[in-house]
Amino acid sequence: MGKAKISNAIIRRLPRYRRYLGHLQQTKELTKVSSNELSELMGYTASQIRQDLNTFGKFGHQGYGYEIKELLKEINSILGLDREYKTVIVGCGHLGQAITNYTYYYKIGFKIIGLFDVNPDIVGTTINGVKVSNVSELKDFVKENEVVIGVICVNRENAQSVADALVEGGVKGIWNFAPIDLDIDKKVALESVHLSDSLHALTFMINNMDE
Amino acid sequence: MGKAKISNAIIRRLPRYRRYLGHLQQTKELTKVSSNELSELMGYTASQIRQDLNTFGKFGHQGYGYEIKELLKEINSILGLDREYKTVIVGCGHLGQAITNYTYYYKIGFKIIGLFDVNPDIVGTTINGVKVSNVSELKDFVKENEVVIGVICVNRENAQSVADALVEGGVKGIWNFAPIDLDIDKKVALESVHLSDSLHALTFMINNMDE
DNA sequence: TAGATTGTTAATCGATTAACAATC
DNA sequence: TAGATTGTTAATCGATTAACAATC
Repeated sequence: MGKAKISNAIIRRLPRYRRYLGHLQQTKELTKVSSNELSELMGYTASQIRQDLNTFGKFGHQGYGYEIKELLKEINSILGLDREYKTVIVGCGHLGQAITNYTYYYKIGFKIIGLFDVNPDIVGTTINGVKVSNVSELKDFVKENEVVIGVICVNRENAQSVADALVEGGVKGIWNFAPIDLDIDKKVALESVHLSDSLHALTFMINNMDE
Repeated sequence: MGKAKISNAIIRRLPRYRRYLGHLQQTKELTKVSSNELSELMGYTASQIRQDLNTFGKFGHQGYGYEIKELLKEINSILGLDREYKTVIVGCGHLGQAITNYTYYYKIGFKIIGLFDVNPDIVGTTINGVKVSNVSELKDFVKENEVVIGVICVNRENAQSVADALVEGGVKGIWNFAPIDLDIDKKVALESVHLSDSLHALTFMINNMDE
């Protein structure tokens, strides 16, 4: 018997809680926070914050609030950020390299163990100490090294075949940046960042402010 | 008297409708589509699709369906994609360059007229025919050239001050890639792409499939 | 203890889905 | 006309907010 399904809305708020708690801890050097204080800071109602957190457990202390360090640890655990993820990046253009650098910069648990491209000028070179291999080797590499996350930074036309190779290789999740809705085994987690959709939402908002 | 406020949920679905309609038109060479066909394709209910579209007007033909070309034109208009946006990109690292290339590749209406960075090695060079200027000139450039969109590709620490310069210069919208919730005049549209949040949602999903 | 703040139940609100009349 | 499919109203569902008892 599985737990009740967590709504997507909550999943999207969790990383944001994490971000604010981290900020409070580091910049403000606070050790405790109440749902009311978080509410003011983040723009959610205090009620929603308590509801969200209570979906996963009783992390607060009545009459006191939440111990930031403790709550952060719980959220990290909920998000699965207390483990390491072997990761490969497919497509080493600017976006692929941005992601590579990014995961280094904010490093927690994402270990890039392979880079892949089709461009013969790039294949064989080394980026941040990781060798760039040909995409033809992707599936076997994923299988042999038990890669958990595959990041797709190739163009729309090649995204689905890359996804297929990743899934066949056995990844548990795909982080997709190609502007296409991939069709993959639903046992594999899929998170797509549709930059064009995001940009078009922005233009909509620009043209519809204050109405 | 303004129109009824459009819910965020609908705004997020609009670009996706656009993507699928474009696909039907180009790849499948279809000219018409019904809400039922779109439903099967996109995974929304036919009812929701009709509700969504009717928020903006009566674009369909009873007993027939939707003329794809016509509907696409309407959606482009709703999203504000029937005009051009003078755009600047601040931060010319890999991410900034990826965005620059990206807007060239899928070009419709986003004209990059300025690039900005702080790194003296980059300032003065030219990327895709656009000169890279020092961030110190950002505000005046935005004002003089009536820039509409500012894209923030700098790190967390500098994002707020860049946003301030953009807003003071008079941009109408900000597309933010720094992992921080910017505090800006609410008359300016803000769309943030929080890559870390997206990645953390993925790890959550990886650890909670099928429960 | 009194005051504060959580955890949780109940009420409200908004978004999605179903149903069907309008009409091409 | 009959069949199909939209536009729109009504019903349902789920998420958010309010209220308050539990308790530190």
